[in-house]
Amino acid sequence: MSGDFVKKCPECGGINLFYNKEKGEVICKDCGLVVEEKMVDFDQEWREFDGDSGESKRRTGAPMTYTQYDQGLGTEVGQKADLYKLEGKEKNKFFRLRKWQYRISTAIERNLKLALAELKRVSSYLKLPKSVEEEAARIYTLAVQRGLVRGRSMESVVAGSLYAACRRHDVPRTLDELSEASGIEKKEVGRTYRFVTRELGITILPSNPADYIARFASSLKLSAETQSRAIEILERAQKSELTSGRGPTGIAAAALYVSALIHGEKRTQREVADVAGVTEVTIRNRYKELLDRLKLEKEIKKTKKKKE
DNA sequence: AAGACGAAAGTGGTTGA
DNA sequence: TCAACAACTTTCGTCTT
Repeated sequence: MSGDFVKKCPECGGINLFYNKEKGEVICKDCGLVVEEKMVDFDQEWREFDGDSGESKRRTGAPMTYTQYDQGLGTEVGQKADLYKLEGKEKNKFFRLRKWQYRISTAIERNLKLALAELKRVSSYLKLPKSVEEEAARIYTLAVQRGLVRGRSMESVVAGSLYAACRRHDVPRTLDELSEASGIEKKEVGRTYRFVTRELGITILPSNPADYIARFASSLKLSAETQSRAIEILERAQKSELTSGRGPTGIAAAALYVSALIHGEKRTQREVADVAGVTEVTIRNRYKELLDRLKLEKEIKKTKKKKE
């Protein structure tokens, strides 16, 4: 492995980094820069393809957070020295707390076992790469340890973690797909996704519409030329600032729709809308914007004439 | 008859006071 | 915490092919 356990501050290059567990931040003591949560996530990406021993590595892989969990409880229950000072009721209280600690930790173990099984199921249903599954498992583990599952169903947090992992690895799956695979309502998946990423301080880059093109194109059985034309259209659209603030799937769908028209491989708005998980209306809106700004009318007319 | 178009009203989330 | 707001959806009537 790449053995870079010594993290450097990207600002000043110093190695005096301080990890604030509560906040999940990394702070550089030299220049005061908050290097933020990315540092924690980096080692996940190095550990991508370690195939067989996934389970065991997962356990040993996150010492910092496991210790955090122990610390939290440890201070609540008290040190051994305190035990001698206690009597009667107090002693009982102490043992009751100990019992609780035991129960909680086994509860977490059990929860994790179940959840990771569910996560594996959904992940294989969606044919996600191993690296994404690993990341999702880590995210979920963190979520459990921070008690973020309370008040939410285990399944929805699993779905949210998977969605987040997909986004971070540029392997976008739509909320609809996650929803279908996990049996959790789309709203709920989105909600827990946002909640979990915010609480864990995971930064998510807005997903790139181009990442969706390949998948959409193949389920619509469109040619490779159509596909690359769609990507080209997307690039131009981005330069014309047609993409900011809009849903990436809608833009990808519209670009694909136009591209199909140009190449004489027409698909109905309905068909495109279905695979992209948006409505025809959205495609129409994006489509119109594309035509207005990028003057693609000519190209469409060209192929129309060719047919005659 | 199917597809494309667009208006109008509703939903869920973000933002800024 | 609440209201304004933007993006997107649903629904539905009309036009086009």
